[in-house]
Amino acid sequence: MEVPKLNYFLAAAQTLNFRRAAEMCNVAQPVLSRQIATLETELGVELFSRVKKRVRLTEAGQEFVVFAQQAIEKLQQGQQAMSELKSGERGLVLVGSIEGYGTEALPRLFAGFRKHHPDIRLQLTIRGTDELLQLVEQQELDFAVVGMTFDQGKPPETLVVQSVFRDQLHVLVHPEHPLAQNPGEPLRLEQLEGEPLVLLREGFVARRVIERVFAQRGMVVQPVAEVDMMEGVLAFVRSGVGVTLVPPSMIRASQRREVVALPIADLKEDFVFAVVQHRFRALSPATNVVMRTVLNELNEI
Amino acid sequence: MEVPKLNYFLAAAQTLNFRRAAEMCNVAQPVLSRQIATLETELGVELFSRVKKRVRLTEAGQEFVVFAQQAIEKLQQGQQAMSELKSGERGLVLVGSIEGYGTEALPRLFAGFRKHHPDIRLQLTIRGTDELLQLVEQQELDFAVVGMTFDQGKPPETLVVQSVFRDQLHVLVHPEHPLAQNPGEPLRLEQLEGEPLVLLREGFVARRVIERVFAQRGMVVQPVAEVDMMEGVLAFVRSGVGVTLVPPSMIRASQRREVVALPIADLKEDFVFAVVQHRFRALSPATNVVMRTVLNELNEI
DNA sequence: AAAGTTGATACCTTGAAAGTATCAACCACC
DNA sequence: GGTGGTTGATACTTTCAAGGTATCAACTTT
Repeated sequence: MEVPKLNYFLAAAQTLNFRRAAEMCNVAQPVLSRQIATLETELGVELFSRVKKRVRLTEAGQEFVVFAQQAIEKLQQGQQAMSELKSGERGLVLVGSIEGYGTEALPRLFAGFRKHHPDIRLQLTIRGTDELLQLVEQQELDFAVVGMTFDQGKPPETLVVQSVFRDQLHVLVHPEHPLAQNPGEPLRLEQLEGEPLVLLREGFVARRVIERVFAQRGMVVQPVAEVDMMEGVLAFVRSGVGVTLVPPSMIRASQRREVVALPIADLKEDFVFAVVQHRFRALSPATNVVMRTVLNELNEI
Repeated sequence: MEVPKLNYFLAAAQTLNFRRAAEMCNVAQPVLSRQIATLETELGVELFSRVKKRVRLTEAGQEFVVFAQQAIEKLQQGQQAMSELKSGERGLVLVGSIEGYGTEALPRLFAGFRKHHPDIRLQLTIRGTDELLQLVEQQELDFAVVGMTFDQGKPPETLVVQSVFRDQLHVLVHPEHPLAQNPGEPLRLEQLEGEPLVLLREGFVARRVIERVFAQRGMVVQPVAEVDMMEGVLAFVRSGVGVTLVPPSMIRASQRREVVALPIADLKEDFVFAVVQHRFRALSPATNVVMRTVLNELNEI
């Protein structure tokens, strides 16, 4: 029960002429005769009635045509599916991301991306950086967008950092906040002394960056509110509870009008993104397409 | 894209262990490794990720499992179907029959037959003997039950008469007909002299038999009514228009009460059935089953 | 560190599939 | 009623891929 045999049989069933069927299959005629004969032996049934060199399908032959066609069709569909996966026009991509990027920039990016790649599906996992690194290492993710501080130790050998991007930390304040009255004019970090702070909780990379920036200036971080979702932090700022520090790329467009982002004049330290992947994981073509798009977009920040 | 390769792949996909998969397929392990590798080459896609000797299905592999399974399932269904046809438990049988037998005895027979062979289908063609012989010769029928007279020429070389059965012609009369008043007592053919006759039309074998029987006795056949269906002839008899001659096996059970069948004492000549088939046509197992049943039943007449 | 896995590779053997040459039967056409 | 021309089947040879054995390198477990 080999696939070529089935094709020979189908060709013969279609033409009812072994010679033409043979050249249709690009083989010599005796090949067809013999292969069909062995197929008949395997099935224990005559597929053709050859009376006086006149070939006709038997009842068994008529029935078997259907099964053979369906089987071969399934295989062709399989090949087609593989070819789509191979070309990268279709596929499932497992992406991880920290919150800001994953909840704002990435969905926007993907919306445009779908127009050119309608059959690429995305499975997005939004976690903290540490957990993302674990997931990439366990190969549960194809790649992840994580936050990084340069002081943290080298990543494990199995991980490879694809590329690194920086985004300036900005101060976010309520539109009627005194600091918002000179919009566009950079402020110095010391001006935040005494301002009520709303920050992400300990454990987030963004928080670590802020802690470090403050520590370098001998300032103490004592937030009046801590949340474990960017969305929650912004809600506090919108309500006028306090101010926060954040890379603006992580803010939703509509929120840009509800809060004011002020650049910081004396800030050398950046918030750092990185795209990480597993060193030994073979990335699918679809994954490559997505990753390249993500890298391109990050470069434009 | 050979079927064995697909089976190797499925075994490996199931066990995720090439060694166990190999022994499941009764081949050496290197065979599996290589065959799966070539399958991957053919598809242009990695089906398994072999990281640190740990085998896992890739996305492509997961997708292809489905297609491979369905393809193989279709082939197995095909084999199953062929095996049913081969064993004779299923199949379509093309039977021809002359009217009486085909409209009465054969349906009755088939009703009982279906209990033991529920998957054998019957395609019944009811025609006159001459047309049936043609159809069998053209191999449009697997076999046919025909009427025969011994005087007609030998059948063509391509036809073979399976078996021959005789049935006594009886006289059929209305229950209140004078001849019906001595039921069971055989009458002589001469008593029909002057009786109005209702017969099948010229061209039917039954008619030929009757013509000959009458001619041998110097009697003239001058029917008051001629029909080309047995059913019509009987209707005339039921209405008291006249009498007819017929083999009783051809009468429907309910009609046995509406008309009276009288044996004929001095009748040497019989009505003769024959089962004919094509000499070179390979009969399907299902056909054999049906034909054997028909022959058995005819023997019991 | 040692023993036992695992999948991959190298090399050889074998068998089935493909090719060539030819045949016998059939059909159609003078 | 021969006579090409066609059909599918058969005999024989060639070839190539599937299968087997031996072995390896990498990893896991004890």
